[in-house]
Amino acid sequence: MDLPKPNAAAAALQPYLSGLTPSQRSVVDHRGGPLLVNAGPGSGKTTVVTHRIASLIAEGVAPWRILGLTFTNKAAQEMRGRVEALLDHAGLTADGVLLCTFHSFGARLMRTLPDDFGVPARFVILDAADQKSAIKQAIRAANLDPKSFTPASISSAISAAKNQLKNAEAYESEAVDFLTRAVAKTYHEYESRLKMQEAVDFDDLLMRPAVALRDQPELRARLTQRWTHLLIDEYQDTNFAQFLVADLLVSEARNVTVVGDPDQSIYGWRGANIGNILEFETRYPDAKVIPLGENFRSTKTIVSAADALIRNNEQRKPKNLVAANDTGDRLRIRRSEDERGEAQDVVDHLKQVERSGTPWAEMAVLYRMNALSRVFEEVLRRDGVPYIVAKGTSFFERKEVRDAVGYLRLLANPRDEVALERVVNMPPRGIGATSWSRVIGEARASTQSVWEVMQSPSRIEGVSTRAAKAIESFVEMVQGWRSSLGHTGAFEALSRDLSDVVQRVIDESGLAAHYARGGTEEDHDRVENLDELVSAAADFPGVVSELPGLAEDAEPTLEHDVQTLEAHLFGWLESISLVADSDLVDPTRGVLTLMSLHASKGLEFEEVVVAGCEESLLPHQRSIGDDEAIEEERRLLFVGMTRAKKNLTLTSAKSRPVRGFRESTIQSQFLSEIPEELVERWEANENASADAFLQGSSPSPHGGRRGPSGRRLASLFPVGCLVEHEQFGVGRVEAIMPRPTGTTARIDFRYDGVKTIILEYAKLERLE
DNA sequence: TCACGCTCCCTTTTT
DNA sequence: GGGAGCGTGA
Repeated sequence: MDLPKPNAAAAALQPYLSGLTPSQRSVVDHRGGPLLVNAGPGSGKTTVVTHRIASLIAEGVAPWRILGLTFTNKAAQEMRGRVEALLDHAGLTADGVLLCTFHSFGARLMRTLPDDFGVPARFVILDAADQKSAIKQAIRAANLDPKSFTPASISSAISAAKNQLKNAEAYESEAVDFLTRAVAKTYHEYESRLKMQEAVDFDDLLMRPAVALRDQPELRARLTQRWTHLLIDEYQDTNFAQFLVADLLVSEARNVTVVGDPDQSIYGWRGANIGNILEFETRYPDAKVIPLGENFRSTKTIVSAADALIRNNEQRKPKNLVAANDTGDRLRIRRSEDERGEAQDVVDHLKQVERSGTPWAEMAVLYRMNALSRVFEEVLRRDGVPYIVAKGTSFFERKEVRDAVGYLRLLANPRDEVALERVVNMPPRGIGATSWSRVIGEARASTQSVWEVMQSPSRIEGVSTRAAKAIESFVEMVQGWRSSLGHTGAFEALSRDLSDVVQRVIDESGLAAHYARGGTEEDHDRVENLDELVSAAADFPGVVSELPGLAEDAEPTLEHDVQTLEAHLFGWLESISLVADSDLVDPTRGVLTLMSLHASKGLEFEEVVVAGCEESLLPHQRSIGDDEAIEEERRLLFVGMTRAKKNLTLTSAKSRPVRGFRESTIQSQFLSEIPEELVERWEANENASADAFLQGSSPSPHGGRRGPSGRRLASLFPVGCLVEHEQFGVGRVEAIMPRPTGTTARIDFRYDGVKTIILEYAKLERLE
């Protein structure tokens, strides 16, 4: 079948392997049996994984037999790109290699074999907000006091149960006290709601595959034959369900490679089990273990500082971090007057760095809590610095976008009650709370779904003729949209059709008109966001949501770029619900990145600032007093510090508002764990403003220098016009998209191809 | 039925 | 500081 046969392709790969260190090389060359790669930060983890995959393929392993699992789409994409590039040099193709996130792997398995996994064929994935509202409904249905049972606490209890593969019945059988019994009751209600709505949550995407693989030998046999080589990234952050999926998938071929770093385990709070990586050798006694400790990313100073910090953790296997690079500059530890001063000092510093030649895309500001982005955003906007807040879902969390997506979900699956309830009277169309509760009541009393009940509204008791009419025309409208979903096409055409559908939904539902009527700045933004949603649909490249070749042990057909518009819509909705924060980091946009420390894992930047290094922020309040939690906080800072290639700044503010009141802060205990000879400290002087101290000038005036507005810019560069960019040369404007971060233009450059550029920042000139 | 305004409550990190 | 839920007036 897949007999390794040294051949010309393998030989062609040799030059690319010779650049590796002996340890890296041994990861690539290992054959047969489990392999654990203990990879410190910057040790070339992605390089060894991608070279290993390429090398397997060059040796004759069929690409479609290789499965690589990651935690973010970005990581998966990056790996795919690098594997393709490597194989290209050897005249081979990577087509068929499956590189995706754990969650999307689960979703695709279930999409392909819904019966085996016990889910409806057209299930939708609940996002965090939907899940919260489903939990709320369940709490109400379970007759619990919503004051003593918060959705957050119940939902994390259910999530923990699912991580342990306990369904509602199993959970209930173990529930002994008042609290766990209340959770059990809610769990039951929650599950029946999911079932009724043909929905699954994030945890189901991991739990169901694990359970099915465990309990169905026949299914397990099929899948273990399909994938003979498994590679897992960030293994330190896998939970029990993920461990089991991986463990069962490799139960036959046993070709599993896991890569991770226990010092970068930062998801314990959501069920990640650091024991998976620490006890890998116990689970697989024949495992080969290869440490990769040499750091090729950061300066010696940064590595020494991070090493000194992490040595304070007691629950840890000691290891030596060694830097291959130069010593570099000392870490800058800055203590500003308040949170505004901190943001201003950081921005002033970064502007200086930019002037001396580092592009914005190579800089990042990291923080423990997303709330910290606010003050940075204000200062950045005022100073005209291009930036992006890497919070994957933030665009899709806006009310108007959620409404529009609600309509789309409804048309993908009219049994999606969360979506239905959200949009049924948005914009207001005369189906108010009273009528709606009658509809719900009718559905609950019968065995019908809410959507079915809505088919004949006049039959519902207590619904006025007027409301019945409104319901009728609502149903008709949704049916009308649904009738256009049947046709098939190639991905490119489908994306065009999809954006037409989105446009139609926004127009015909009355959403666009509703906001256009408003006339305030906010309403205007909402209309722009709806426009952007249409562009996003058009930009969706399309995915094959079903995995080929699961049914039989044969080479799967891989040509699958034709499907129905409905499948395309499902694919898009799925991709929306599975975006990760770090997926938004895109160096080609040329902007500064703001993000949480958690989201920064796996990324790297020349210049990094970790802001808010204060007690009760980092470490966070909720971890103080809990030694294990403090160690996870320390690992979090370790992750942040090791993102930096050249320069690292750790900042804090002497005072910061907490719950509306300004409080004095204490510098993070972690800062005192960094050796003094590696740092250079500066503290704000009460008498001199930080700006004056750093710049020798007065602070820039508030609200000063603003360029032309986004709308004006858009009219200056109409679609189709020829423009010249100082770096990319001549190009033609393909699309103008208003975005929260600036007016974005897609431009097809004569020599550099299609680029996305923000008009506010790009020096663009119109030709002709 | 709907919009607006008031009050009260919470407050980490994410796929 | 902000969001959700509730009450009131149109």
